[in-house]
Amino acid sequence: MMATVAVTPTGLKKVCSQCNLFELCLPLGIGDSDMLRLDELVAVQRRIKRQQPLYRSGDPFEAVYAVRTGSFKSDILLEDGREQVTGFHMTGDILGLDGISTGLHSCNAIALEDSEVCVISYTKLEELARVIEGLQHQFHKVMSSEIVSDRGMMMLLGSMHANERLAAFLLDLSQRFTARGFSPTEFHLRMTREEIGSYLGLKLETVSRAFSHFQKEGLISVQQKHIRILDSGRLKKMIQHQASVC
Amino acid sequence: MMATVAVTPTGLKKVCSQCNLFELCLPLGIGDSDMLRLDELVAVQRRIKRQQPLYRSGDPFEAVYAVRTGSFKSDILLEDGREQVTGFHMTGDILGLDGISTGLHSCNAIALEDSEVCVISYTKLEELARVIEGLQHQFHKVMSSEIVSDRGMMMLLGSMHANERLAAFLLDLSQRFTARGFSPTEFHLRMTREEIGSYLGLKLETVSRAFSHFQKEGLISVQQKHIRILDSGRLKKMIQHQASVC
DNA sequence: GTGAGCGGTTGATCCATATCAACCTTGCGA
DNA sequence: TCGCAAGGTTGATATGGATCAACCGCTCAC
Repeated sequence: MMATVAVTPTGLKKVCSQCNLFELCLPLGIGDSDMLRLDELVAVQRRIKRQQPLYRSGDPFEAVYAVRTGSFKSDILLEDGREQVTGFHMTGDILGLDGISTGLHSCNAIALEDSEVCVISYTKLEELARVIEGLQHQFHKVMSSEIVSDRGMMMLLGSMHANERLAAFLLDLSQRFTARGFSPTEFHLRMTREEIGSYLGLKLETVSRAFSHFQKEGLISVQQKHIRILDSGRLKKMIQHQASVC
Repeated sequence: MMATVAVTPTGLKKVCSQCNLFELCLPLGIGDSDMLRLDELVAVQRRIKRQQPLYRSGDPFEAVYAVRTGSFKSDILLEDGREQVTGFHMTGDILGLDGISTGLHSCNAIALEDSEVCVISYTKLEELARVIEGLQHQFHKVMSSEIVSDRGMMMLLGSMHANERLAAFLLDLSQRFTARGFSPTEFHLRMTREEIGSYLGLKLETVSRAFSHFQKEGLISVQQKHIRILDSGRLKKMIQHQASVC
């Protein structure tokens, strides 16, 4: 039944129908019969070395990307050399949606570690979305989720204090790791304090102090990039008086 | 040729094919032959009184809305009574895209003045997007633009100072008024200082001081909600050392 | 094994914006 | 017409996080 899809020499080829990211990625909600057509859509995969760009701001937009392994950050470089990190992306996340609006990518996507992505031709995706209702809807959901989470970020940046921002960040990571079958309480950060700071609208020293503070309070234990969440209840309470983001 | 579309007793009925927002809204890039099918999609219009909600956080998502006249803010209410404004919307803007992801709206949309919207059934929109390629693409562009502008907001909130934020806000308004055929240099604000502050991650006093400061510097003239931009060049320069958002 | 460099922590000080407070202006209803 | 409430401005003070600076501890190349 899957014999039509060849495994490439690189061994990279992993089609949607046998991909373990199934329930996080675009194929969600697509029937078996349509799945084979998806496999055709996601024909190419790419490996990106740590610190290398998947795409850069200004690059022509041709495809969106699904993270298969590894992780990425999105950022915007400022003229004066500073950067604003606008997101961190892990397996199953879809990258590049910003490019649809102008036909050019509007940010950089940089690998935080050696990573692999599925390249999804945007032209083919639109074609297929016109035929497979489930794909169309799932694609819309992915874009909409991005809008919702960006709104959440605006709230964080617009109205939360440093400690609250870090608490929200850690809980968000925890939740995303959980969704991917990893431990909710113990994980490795792939990004530096400076990148976290940029993302949260804080300086790296402030991020570091917030980590130390949480550790002193017994909320988490920190060893370099290794984080263990000890009291998620209190972390949640820190941001509870905030958002009733339904 | 348009005789099939009746004008309702309320006189509200304005179909896409004769709507002057044509080049800002969903119909952009859709051929004449398909336009009549769009008219059918946008069958209902709604009037919303000033301060009234178009939808609320938690409401089931059934439609997206195109602003025909008036303006709206999107906000998230916090448990402690504070609000975070996540956007201002004017004619031609599409509201409600946040609801696709969960099937529930995740923010409130409140009219800033008496307004009218076109109600666009989401089910019908998806159906039609599968048939009309141009509609599909334009819809994707609208969502993608939202993502891009939210990213811009994250940069503003994460890395700009109060004066820079207000400059960016005024220039953004100016640009949007221009796109709608109004003066780029003279306009009325529909929102209060507090709403601007919430949107920009500042307190209302800080917004007020920034306005006064700009006026003293001869950058703008302010009289209550009436704004005149006197030196857009210097306003732009204020945020230039920032963003090279392609 | 050792030194250099990057990432991280911590302390001291500074500054932009929040906070608190007084007052002004405008519009509207009694 | 008056008075009141909501929105806006301005001043004085407080404070959270930025900035500047020193130092620590991995990691990696030689």
